Amino acid sequence: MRPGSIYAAFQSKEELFRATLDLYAGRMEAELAQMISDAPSPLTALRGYLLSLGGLDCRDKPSTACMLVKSLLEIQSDHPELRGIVVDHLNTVQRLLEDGFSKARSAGEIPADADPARLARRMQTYVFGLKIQAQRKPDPNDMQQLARDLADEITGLRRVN
Amino acid sequence: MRPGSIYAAFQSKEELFRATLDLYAGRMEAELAQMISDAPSPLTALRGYLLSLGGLDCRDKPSTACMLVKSLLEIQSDHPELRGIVVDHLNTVQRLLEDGFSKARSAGEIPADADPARLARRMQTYVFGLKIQAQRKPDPNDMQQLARDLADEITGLRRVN
DNA sequence: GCAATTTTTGAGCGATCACTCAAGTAATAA
DNA sequence: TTATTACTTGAGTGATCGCTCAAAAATTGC
Repeated sequence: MRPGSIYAAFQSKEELFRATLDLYAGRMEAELAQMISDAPSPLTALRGYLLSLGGLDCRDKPSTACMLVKSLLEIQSDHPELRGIVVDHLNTVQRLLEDGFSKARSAGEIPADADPARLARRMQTYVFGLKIQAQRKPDPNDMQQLARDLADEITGLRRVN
Repeated sequence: MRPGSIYAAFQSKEELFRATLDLYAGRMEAELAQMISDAPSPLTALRGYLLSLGGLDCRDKPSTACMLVKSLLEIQSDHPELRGIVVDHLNTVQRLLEDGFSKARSAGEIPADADPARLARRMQTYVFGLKIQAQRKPDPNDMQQLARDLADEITGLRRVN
């Protein structure tokens, strides 16, 4: 495909980027939402999401670090509309995680006084960290152990009955 | 300063980048090393490092996200020598954290069967996550709470006497 | 089949890129 | 001061950038 075709479909390179961003992020959000809604145990679903990130890189396809993270770091502050789109998507993901924790609390999996928003921020921080670590192409075993360690932090919230 | 002067001092843009990377990362490493060696309690020093990241962004200077993280994400795999430099620096930081945990273990602050390398990987993942979160320009209070939550995970390793 | 429409193409536009260099300016040494 | 050395400059290089467009090719409707 040559430039002409692309510019026939998208007004500009930036518009193409926007479309790609929405497509990519939308898929991710849908996948995460389903993962949480499908699971009988929300807490286990959240744990599973972290564990799945542990198997990310392992020498696979080049540079599929979360496009949102890459975009956030790359976009300079002098481009507020693009930045806004990225931040919106990050907020959406955070809200999905928050929903997961809320469900876990409703189900009595975590203490009644737990703060879902706060836990979601922490969990998303783990996700960011894991995605960066994956870019480093570390030993797959170390990566999985790391993901398990972080997942255990989440599971460790489980209320002892 | 115009291009000519810069190219008189550095062979290429890439060489300038290398020099900047080494300078930046070297400072960071020195600072972290001192933080750990100076502290009476290694575990408290590590905790302090995380807490300091919680006060990072807060609307300050533009885009000082860890240059190492940005570089890692930006450098394509078809540039292995530059990638190698970045990864080396990340490994150095990891080793410094590992030293901190080793000292903490020697001092009896954490259990004797704790794995410093493993803890260092986890801690560095927290650091990565926090730096990404800072780029998002979140509410300063949320950011500090998050850093405290993560720091508490580290402090939580403290052996109960 | 043919005509109307849509899509792809390759040449090429101006702007910016990394970079160079002869000439100019400043700093230092004598 | 003057001579030597060091640094800075601005014009300009070719290559690549984002992007356009008329013409060719492929697809569609009839």
